Amino acid sequence: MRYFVAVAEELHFGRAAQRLGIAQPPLSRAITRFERRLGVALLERTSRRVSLTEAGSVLLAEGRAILGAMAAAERRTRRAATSRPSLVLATKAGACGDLLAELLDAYAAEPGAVAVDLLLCESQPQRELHDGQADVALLHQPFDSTAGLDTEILNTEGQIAILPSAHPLASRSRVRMADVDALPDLPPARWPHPDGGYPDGPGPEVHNQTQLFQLIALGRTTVVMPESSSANLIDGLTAVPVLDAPAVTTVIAWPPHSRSRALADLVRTATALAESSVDDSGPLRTDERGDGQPALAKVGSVSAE
Amino acid sequence: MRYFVAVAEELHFGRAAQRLGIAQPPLSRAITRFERRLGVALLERTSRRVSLTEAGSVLLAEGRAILGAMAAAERRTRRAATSRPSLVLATKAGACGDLLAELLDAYAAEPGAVAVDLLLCESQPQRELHDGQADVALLHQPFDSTAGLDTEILNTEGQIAILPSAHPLASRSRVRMADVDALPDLPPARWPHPDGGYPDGPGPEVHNQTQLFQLIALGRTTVVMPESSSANLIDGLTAVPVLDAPAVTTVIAWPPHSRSRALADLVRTATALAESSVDDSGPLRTDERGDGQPALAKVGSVSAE
DNA sequence: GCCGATCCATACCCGTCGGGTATCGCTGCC
DNA sequence: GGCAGCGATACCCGACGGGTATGGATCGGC
Repeated sequence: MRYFVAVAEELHFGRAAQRLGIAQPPLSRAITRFERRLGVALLERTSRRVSLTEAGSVLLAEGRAILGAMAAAERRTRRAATSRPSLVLATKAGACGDLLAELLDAYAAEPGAVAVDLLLCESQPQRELHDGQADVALLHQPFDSTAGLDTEILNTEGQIAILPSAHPLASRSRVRMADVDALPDLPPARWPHPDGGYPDGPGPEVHNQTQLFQLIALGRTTVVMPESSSANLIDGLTAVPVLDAPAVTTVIAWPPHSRSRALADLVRTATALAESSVDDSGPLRTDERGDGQPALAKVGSVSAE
Repeated sequence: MRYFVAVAEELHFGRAAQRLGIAQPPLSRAITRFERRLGVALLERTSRRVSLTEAGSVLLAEGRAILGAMAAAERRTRRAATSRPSLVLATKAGACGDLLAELLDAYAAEPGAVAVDLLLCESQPQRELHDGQADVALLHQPFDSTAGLDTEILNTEGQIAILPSAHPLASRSRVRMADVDALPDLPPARWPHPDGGYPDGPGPEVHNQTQLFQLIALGRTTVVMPESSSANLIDGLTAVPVLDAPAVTTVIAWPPHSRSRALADLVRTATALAESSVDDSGPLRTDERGDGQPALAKVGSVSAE
């Protein structure tokens, strides 16, 4: 399977073999045997060109997921065996500072809490979740994909534009997406794709928040981001609410097969925290939750596997 | 990996070997090699008893998922290769009749629509999704687990109690959960667990809707279920709205790695249909759904173990 | 239009792994 | 203490995974 994914990605037996650290002929045979065992043609090969069949491209998508799951399983198993009990929480560096601090404090106060290690990624924290480097993550929809993960919503917030303080728009009390998009002097920054490449465009290439803020302060770009990320603005930057930007939802996410008690506690703590802050700000009453919870729990356990 | 999961589930090398169709000694060696390659002890074995280590139970959960994913990958690949392009849609038999009919009609009218085969399961349609028998499913939260699936919400409905027409409660215009729970003469029916066992309790054992309705008509049990499932009530049954039962959300769900054009079209059709019928039927706005639904999903999935 | 480069497939050889049977060693239980 | 049950070990065999050498087809360049 590893072999097939390598060939399907490279579309070249020689390069795939090199990537796998084996010679080309064994790879060729392995793929042939694999196809014969499945009874399905996965690759169309001429002596000059390799391409995927319909079935092959289906299997490529599935195979990538399987390989990721296997790597994840191995990492998690090894961690469960060697280290002290702990949870690894992944999130984007610089995002949701307050929420994270509150969550860690509240969870540490729980009975039976285990150590929580932080994994502050530059981007794509969900990737760490999929490949087993992390047990749980804070993600921001719609930016991060929650495909294949279990999630609980923690909160929803608006977005703000970060502008150089000297910029005309910075004095406005609020702006619209159209205002920000229509700034030829401040083209949007370009973040790397998961594969490491950058999209085309006039803006500067950035890969972390420090770079970004410095470039904004220098009048080279601007960005629209969740409110909470502006907690620690450096001098020379001004945040202006963007009225019609899509709302950003912070969710706590974990892989669907987790059965760990510690993870369940952390998730429960996080959702309780989120609900209590809703209580502060709105009319949700406790007894409504009290009515709803048992009924739901009952129904839930009927569907429990 | 298959071997390890078998042993971990049986906690007995002999039975596991039998289940796998091999002899016991090769299995023993395979597990030993597997542990050595991982560098992790997965099983504690005395000559009389086998038990899982912490790492072993982590790997069991992950391994089950991986094996399921592999079986699914194989099925989907084979289907992509041999049959005409088609989609398999799984749902519970008897549920969401109207919605399903509308969806099939609307999708069939799309340009580029492929054949949609139906898989009407007795329960657990999400299982067919995980193991590759189906490409897409209609699920009902919080009954069905959407763990590891991508979903879009289609609609939300209340629940009704199905009662024998002769029962005193059947003449009420509405009831509460407490009314239904407090009926010693109509104990709730017991559905089989995924493993085939039944929970304890006084109610009759059932495994499909026909049985259930007949037992209700005979005055042996009752059930609380989504409104739309009552479209085709047999004689002798009466449906009464249950005011405080948790709302049931119908979602369309698919495995997160699908990249098929046909599936994307079907999902788009379904969500478009859902939004247009929401517009028709009242003031429920999209952002309210976004706020309200997750609370239900949350409690349901936390209680699912 | 032919030659050479490229690239996948085949042929052949070797070591390890997965399968089997026979048997040993340990542990409860009667 | 004997016996039954169960996992581990010993030993053997065929198949698979790895390597090198080479063939056959196709595309590009002169």
